[in-house]
Amino acid sequence: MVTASVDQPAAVRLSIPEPGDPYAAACPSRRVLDLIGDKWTVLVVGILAEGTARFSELRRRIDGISQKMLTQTLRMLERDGLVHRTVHAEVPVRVEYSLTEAGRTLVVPLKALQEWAVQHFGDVLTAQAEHDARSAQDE
Amino acid sequence: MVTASVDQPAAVRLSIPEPGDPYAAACPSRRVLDLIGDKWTVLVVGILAEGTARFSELRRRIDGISQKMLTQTLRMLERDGLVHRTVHAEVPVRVEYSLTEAGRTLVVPLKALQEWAVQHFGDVLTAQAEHDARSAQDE
DNA sequence: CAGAATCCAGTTCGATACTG
DNA sequence: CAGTATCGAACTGGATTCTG
Repeated sequence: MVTASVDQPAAVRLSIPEPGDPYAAACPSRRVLDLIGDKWTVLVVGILAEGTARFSELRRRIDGISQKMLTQTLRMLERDGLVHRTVHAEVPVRVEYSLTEAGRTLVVPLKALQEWAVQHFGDVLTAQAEHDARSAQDE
Repeated sequence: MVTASVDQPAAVRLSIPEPGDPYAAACPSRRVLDLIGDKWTVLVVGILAEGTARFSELRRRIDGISQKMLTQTLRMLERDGLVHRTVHAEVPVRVEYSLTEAGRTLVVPLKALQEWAVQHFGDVLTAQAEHDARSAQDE
């Protein structure tokens, strides 16, 4: 539902069909970009891809994330139906997070992206260095 | 260069090996996340995947992008060696952008992600609606 | 046309303090 | 332990104005 009426010419553009055109500002599919746009999301899903994890474990393993951001990220993922939250009524409380079925489907494309990153960030770094060197020289 | 050693132990967190661990705050591979983290980047690369485009064309086709952001995004992509910029000395000036070899390799994983988005953003939207309904009820 | 520069409102985010 | 709440500092990004 929602979306609709994006009857663009078949002309590919990353081969996206008609359903949700992210090039239209209004389209809700833009939200998906916000989703992966959050770097923490990617990292959290990455860890949960291994299996269930507790809040503190996530916090510990994701270097640099603040508790606020972790909470926020998890809440968002939960809202999006990608992560499941289980509270164990013990003392002290134990909360476990895991990917939902939908969440697991996200792992695949994220994996592809991460593989790209691993294979190419060296080149990117090199390009940056060269570019910066050139820029500095021009001054 | 760099990279190499992608012979990781099958399982492991989205399967990332040792080379660049994005879970370490210092690792430059985090920059790659910033890269895709920028939603404009994804959209720009998406269009350039079709072929060369002028500045104004990009601006026109990406609904909602400001000139500032488009410029900024293109400069970043250029710096990263993913986009090539060609200035045609005419009057008025004509500037064309296209993906570099490296840039084209990025299209593949981005495509995967976009496919996921198209297939699942409906579910995500539904999950959100249900979640929000529940939350509102609890009050 | 393609962009650089400036101003500034709005958002993000970390640090801190407190709770069930 | 796993959060919530709050408050500034920092950054983001749009609108506007000006240039080669």
